[in-house]
Amino acid sequence: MKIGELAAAAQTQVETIRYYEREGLLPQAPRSEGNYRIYGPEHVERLAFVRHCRSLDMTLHEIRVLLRFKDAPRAECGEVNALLDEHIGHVATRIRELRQLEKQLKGLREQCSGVHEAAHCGILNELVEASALPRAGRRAAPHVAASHARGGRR
Amino acid sequence: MKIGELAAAAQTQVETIRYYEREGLLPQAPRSEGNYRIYGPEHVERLAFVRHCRSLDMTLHEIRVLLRFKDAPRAECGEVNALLDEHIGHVATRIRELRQLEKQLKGLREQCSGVHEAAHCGILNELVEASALPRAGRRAAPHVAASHARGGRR
DNA sequence: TTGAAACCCTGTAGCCGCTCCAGAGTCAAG
DNA sequence: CTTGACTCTGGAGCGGCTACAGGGTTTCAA
Repeated sequence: MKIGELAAAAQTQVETIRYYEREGLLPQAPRSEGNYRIYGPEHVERLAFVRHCRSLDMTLHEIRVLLRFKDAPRAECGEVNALLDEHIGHVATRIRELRQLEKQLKGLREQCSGVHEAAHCGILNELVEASALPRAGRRAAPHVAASHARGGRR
Repeated sequence: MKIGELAAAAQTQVETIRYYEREGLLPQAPRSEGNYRIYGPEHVERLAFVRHCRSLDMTLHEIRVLLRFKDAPRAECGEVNALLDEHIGHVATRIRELRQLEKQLKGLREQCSGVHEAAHCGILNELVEASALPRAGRRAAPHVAASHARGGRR
């Protein structure tokens, strides 16, 4: 099967497959006479595995580790458990941070109702005031990302 | 004051300030004889405002809109309210998604306890199986980002 | 048989919000 | 006068793709 069929089979974009190959998540595919990549069912499985892990929000680095164990079935899987525990920790941390953020934003939103001159907008004024303060509770650098989409559209 | 002092005053990195200037969030600073950027207290305020908005996880685009209103105090602030409502929506959406994800990950984690051969690791096996399924409930592209840190360290 | 459409290839640039570096210039203190 | 701390510009890098441009290959129908 050619790259487009693989893409369809695993609900992925063609460019993403080539990117994964470059990144070493998929093996270098053998080529046809016309230099087209040729795939078999084992590639579908592997790609689906990667995409599923991505849908669980794992990084490519984490997925590489999992693939290493998948490829070496006699290794001990302790690292797999640890990886997952850490990942769960990241997600939990991010949820807590976002909940905190949501509270702050809702408080801010209450400062202004209706539409009037920006000079008297409670939201803008509050933002100005709050930024003047020598805030104690700065957030540390999160290992779990923020509120806006990464990358382009799908 | 020079750029390093401004950076200290607003708890920011020097490079970030130059980046904001390039991006139009800070005005082009006047220069000294030796071509150093020269700032006054108004720049500290503006930079602190930007940093505070960033700490509320707003995008630079959103912040640019807010600055536009800050600079035009006679404009109507309806757009400010709308912007904030949308941002709150993004955050709320992301929290829901991450909670869902957390549940899935915890379910996955329960598949394996203790350390044994990767071939019999419940986690790996579950991942393989789940990725074979023609999953119905794929997540749509989130407008609110995932679980890992963006950018570098601070 | 031809020729157009649909696919594939490589390579490069862009997204976000910075961060870090190289290589050069400027300035203050000792 | 030197040393070292600061500043400048320009460019590359992060992650995880996406989206081209500019070519080659294959497939299908007229």
